[in-house]
Amino acid sequence: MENLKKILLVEDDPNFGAILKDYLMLNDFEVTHAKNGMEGFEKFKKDTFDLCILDVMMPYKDGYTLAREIREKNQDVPIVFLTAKSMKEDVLKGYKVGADDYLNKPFDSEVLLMKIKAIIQRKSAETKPDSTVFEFNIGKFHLNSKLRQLSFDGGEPTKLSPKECELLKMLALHEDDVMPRELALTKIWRDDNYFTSRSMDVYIAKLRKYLKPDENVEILNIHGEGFRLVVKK
Amino acid sequence: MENLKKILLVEDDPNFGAILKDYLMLNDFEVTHAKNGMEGFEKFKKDTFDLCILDVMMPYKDGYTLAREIREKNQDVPIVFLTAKSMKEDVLKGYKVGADDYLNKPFDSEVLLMKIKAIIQRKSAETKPDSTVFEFNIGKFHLNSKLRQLSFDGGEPTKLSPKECELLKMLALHEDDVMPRELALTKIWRDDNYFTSRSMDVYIAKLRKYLKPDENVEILNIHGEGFRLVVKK
DNA sequence: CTTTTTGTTAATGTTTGGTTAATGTATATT
DNA sequence: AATATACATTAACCAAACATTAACAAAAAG
Repeated sequence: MENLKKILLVEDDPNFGAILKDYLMLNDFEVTHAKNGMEGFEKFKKDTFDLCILDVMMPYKDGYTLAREIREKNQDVPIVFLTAKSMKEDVLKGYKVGADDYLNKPFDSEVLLMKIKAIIQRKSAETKPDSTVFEFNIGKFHLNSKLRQLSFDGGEPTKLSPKECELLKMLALHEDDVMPRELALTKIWRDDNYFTSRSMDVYIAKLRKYLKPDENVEILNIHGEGFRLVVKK
Repeated sequence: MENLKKILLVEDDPNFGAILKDYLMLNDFEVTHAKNGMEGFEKFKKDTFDLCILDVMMPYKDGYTLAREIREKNQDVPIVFLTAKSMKEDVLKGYKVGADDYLNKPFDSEVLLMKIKAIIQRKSAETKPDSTVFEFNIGKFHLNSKLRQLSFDGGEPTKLSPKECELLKMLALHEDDVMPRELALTKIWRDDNYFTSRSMDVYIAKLRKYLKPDENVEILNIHGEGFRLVVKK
């Protein structure tokens, strides 16, 4: 098992940081854990990472400041902020000493993992356009965007047209997140106007039809924003 | 220890000023103390601050006048006023000049610290649209402002319209503090007149309905000023 | 008690999205 | 050259989502 994706985790709470690190390592990531912003930046400069996870509220150097420094060095690394706690809790964090209250915060590790994977995949698809990712699992479906075919349960694959395929791929890259209308229009249709927009809606309808066989897979609309491909668990 | 947040404190009472300065420094802020409005403005021009704390009552140049001058130079620095009492006209006047918050003398030092941190973070969330905070815990609710959904106890999430979502987010950013009407109107509605104001009231009603399931969460009105999102503990 | 501000509900207006079918366009096929 | 095909766009119509406005009741302030 070589070539694991490297994650820089900057989290000042040692308990939560250690737990998160272990969890990520169990899921086949290589994790470097820094305990504060300063240390985080030092470690960032010494290595190359596929993703940075930064706690927002940290003493001396907060996540945002660190992020800005990282961006100066590198415009591409995906940066994820840990903001699962409400702001107030973040703020109060400085006063609290107890450790147990970090465990019951609503922080779904599965969701985090999924997001991490999606972000890394998306980034790698963006930055190397030719050696692009072209295989996706979407619920019970499997999409091969190179062969432009969508198979269900290993059954007869459906052939997809170029636009259908690109659109589904883009949705898959943003799985469980928003795929902004505008993004698809500018990237796939190369123009964003009333007609291309309507055209895209037609394609969304086609994709929904293809995806019908798995009732856990849905393309949801976020009014005025875009679409979300979600796979219910 | 680098990169501490810098605070400009303008306070004419030397005793109170010195105590406050020490307290803030003990809590990892870099504090510049000016003894009057004139000096305050000079120091402001010579450096970059993350927050300005201005006493309202000062000889020669009062806090409001100073604030206006500061705003001319810089539209973004958070400004907090220190008032002896919470007179309504004082408060209103301050918001018109672009205040971010009010602190009433005498005050609880913990509250002061919490507010300062909240304000700095709020500002940093506002000014960096890409690395924006978009998850909030509000009592038993969780708001994801990117997906525009509000979930309760992990149950079925409620979809929020863009305006509903922005408004709730703004309330959450000001949790336990006043969110001035004017702020929401200018930022979300982009216009402050009778009709937009009524429209906002309609949205407040909608949000209250959504938040009903948790009786500890309330949106309170502060007559003539704005709204407060409070979570009873 | 009068005026202003806010709470609430319903009606109206506007924009966006879902869907189906017709039309357009290029390429391959006979 | 005419026809079939695969694909993409445009049109048309309807439904849903969203926002504003109106109208009246209730609360707060002077």
